[in-house]
Amino acid sequence: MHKHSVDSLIFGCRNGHLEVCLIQHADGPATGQWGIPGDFLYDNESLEDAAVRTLRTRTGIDDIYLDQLHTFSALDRYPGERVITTAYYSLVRPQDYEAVAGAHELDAQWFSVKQLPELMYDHQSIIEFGIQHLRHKIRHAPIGFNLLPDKFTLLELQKLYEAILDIELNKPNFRRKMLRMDLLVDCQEKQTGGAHRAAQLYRFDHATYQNLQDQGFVFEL
Amino acid sequence: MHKHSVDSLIFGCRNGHLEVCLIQHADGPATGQWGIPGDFLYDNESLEDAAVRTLRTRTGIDDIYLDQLHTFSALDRYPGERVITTAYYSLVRPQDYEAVAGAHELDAQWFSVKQLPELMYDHQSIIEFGIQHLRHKIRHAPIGFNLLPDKFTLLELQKLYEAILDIELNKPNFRRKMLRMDLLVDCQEKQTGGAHRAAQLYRFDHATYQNLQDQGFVFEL
DNA sequence: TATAGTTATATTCAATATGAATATAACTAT
DNA sequence: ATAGTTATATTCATATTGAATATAACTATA
Repeated sequence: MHKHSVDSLIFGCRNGHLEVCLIQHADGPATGQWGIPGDFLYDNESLEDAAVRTLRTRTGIDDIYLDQLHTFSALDRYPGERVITTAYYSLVRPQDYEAVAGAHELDAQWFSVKQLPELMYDHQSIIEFGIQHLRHKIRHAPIGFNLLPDKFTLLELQKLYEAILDIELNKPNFRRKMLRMDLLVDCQEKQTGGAHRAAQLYRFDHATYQNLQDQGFVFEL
Repeated sequence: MHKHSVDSLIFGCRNGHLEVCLIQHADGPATGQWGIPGDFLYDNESLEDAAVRTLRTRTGIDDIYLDQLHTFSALDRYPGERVITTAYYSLVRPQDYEAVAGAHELDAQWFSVKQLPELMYDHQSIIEFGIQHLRHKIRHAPIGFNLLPDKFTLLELQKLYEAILDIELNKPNFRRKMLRMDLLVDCQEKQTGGAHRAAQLYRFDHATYQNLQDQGFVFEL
């Protein structure tokens, strides 16, 4: 027999770096070790519900949409017993979701994916899997906007894509392409506090995107 | 506690129609009903291994590459007990893989996805999930070539895409796009037995694709 | 053997998109 | 008022795309 767990990869983006929220365990076989927030599945809940519940109890992060990533089932991925895990992922603004350790954690923190601590079990490879999937997904669905405030500049959007895709984009061409999609609404406001020319603020038009999607439009970047 | 099973969606393409291989159960709670080939996970195998094993025993289909699709965990998707299932999928040529019922099936057959029999459990929605995923995947990875013989015509390739995407493509433009990718090798042979002009035969160059992929090329259609 | 019909295949045209480069606008600091 | 920097727009050459047109090559028939 085996047990089933869920693990939730919560990605964020800050200062041009892709980050992931991790917890340091206070008990169990991985006491003291860092890992992806998650826990065992209850008998009376779906994997989706379990992902939501365990994320809240482990990190305090709540009320976000989790997408299923992959189910990992190596026989020896957990010491002493068989545990299969289904990983989920989401993108959030780290500024909106302070990582707070739950009752069974020593700590909860955001880490740059380029500076991860040593991780328990197969969590390193789960994170790598998630990063590859995210890089693909962000070019085919407008999930990147979840990482931005309601009003953002095109430079913020570009840096987001550069952080996740780990590439450098050409600013004028990126702007032209994004604006040409007609998914962004001009807020008629300018960014403030900048040292140079104030940038225009935009917001993502979910309704327009939904309408276009219903008509066969496919987001591609 | 719960049990875990695997279900394998084997898609094929014939006569311009997307097909899926199904089995008719001979025992268990679904006796007489059609469903996706699969079975319960053993304690000493991974989900991947289980998918391969159960596909072979249920349908005789062997030696194919299975990609993980999604894990379904609704509480009541199985009568009387909790069963979580991880679905896999693959694309094969139906002509190469005669569906043969195993020892625990009444029958095994290829069905057009547009003419499915009544299916057990949540297999209808699993298939629909798989179709949507396939439609996305086939445009971003050259998996469609698995459905073609080693040597094929561009019209065969086009009809494949039309069958899966359920759209109509423009032949001259499709040809130009496919040839421009430089992933097809001219076999220097013509199709035979046709009633009109014989079409050129091509084959997919896996090595070239691998090399291009290593250099950052992304297949997109 | 010549021809008609059909399909495979190529090419053309106008419109659109892309990558790189250049240009202009507008902000702050001095 | 001006310099410096960044945001933003525009230009240019090239590539791609969608639709349409054209040509090639095959079989069947007379």
